Amino acid sequence: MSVQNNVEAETPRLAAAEIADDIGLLLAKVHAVGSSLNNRALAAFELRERSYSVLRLACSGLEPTQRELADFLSLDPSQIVALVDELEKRKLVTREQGRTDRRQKIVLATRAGERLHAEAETAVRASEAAQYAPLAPGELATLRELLRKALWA
Amino acid sequence: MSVQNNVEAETPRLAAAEIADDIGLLLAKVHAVGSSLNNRALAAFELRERSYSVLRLACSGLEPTQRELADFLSLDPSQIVALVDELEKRKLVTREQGRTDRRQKIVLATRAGERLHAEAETAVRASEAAQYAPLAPGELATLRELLRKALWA
DNA sequence: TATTGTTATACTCTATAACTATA
DNA sequence: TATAGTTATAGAGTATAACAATA
Repeated sequence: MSVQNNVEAETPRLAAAEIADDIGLLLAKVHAVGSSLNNRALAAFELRERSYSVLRLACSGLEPTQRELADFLSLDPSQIVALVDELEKRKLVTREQGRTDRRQKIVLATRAGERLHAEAETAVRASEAAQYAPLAPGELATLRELLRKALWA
Repeated sequence: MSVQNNVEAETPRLAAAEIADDIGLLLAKVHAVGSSLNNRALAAFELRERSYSVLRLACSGLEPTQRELADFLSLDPSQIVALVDELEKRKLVTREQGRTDRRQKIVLATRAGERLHAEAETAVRASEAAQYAPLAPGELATLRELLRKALWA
């Protein structure tokens, strides 16, 4: 049994604790609930949050190198290798040699990858809409803005 | 090598992608960076984020049962067993039988647990202050409020 | 019958180190 | 010397299932 699948509806008794103000804990909880919902939504496409993110960037037109993927996704380069390996094996992405630096490998989506991404994106958006239903559209935009600022201010 | 220890200072090229608006990704990144910083700050006390959270609630005066800890921390009850086992072995908490229900076990901090918690809390607060330095105090309060609302609205 | 805590297991994610090929 | 990608491995976190004691 797992607790993550249960989007806590009522305020639990422990929310009274000082710890409930703890930004790290709040973040951990929101992230835990969100990850679980996203992974459930993505299971139908045999993707997980991380492989979905890589596929998403491979579809972006920005032609990311593996190093850029690692930096942007806060993952270790060695983890990117495994994720790209899997997507490549499934013919969803290809590795292309860097234009100027032959050490680099650019990760590009195939047509099949783009198709799968489009479907998965729809599912993820629905899942997120459900999770953030308590927030008004403006509040959700503010949340996004604050998170972005904390990362790249 | 890990990327999580690096609090990204400059906006990376990929932040231009549509994915940078993705609330799930932003949350994952902020949480990843924060977890890493917190775990580093807690290493001196031989605690990690999760054992710290359990200790924190054991110190709260709310006399949480293991079930309540599991629900509140979004962890599986079996994970709480392992965390409490470890803290109990280190004499930082004790298990006490529930007052009305003999199945329940209440997790309480010992004096040593309270002392360690106080020290660890100071370290965690400093670590969080560094991570959220880009946000004004009012913005940090708004962030907390929005996260709380998403969870318990 | 249902719930609390427990044990067990498989899988995913995180953290490091070392190697290779290029720069 | 330093960097991009790769391989390998150990430890922490996640997801499930099943069981005993109690409700």
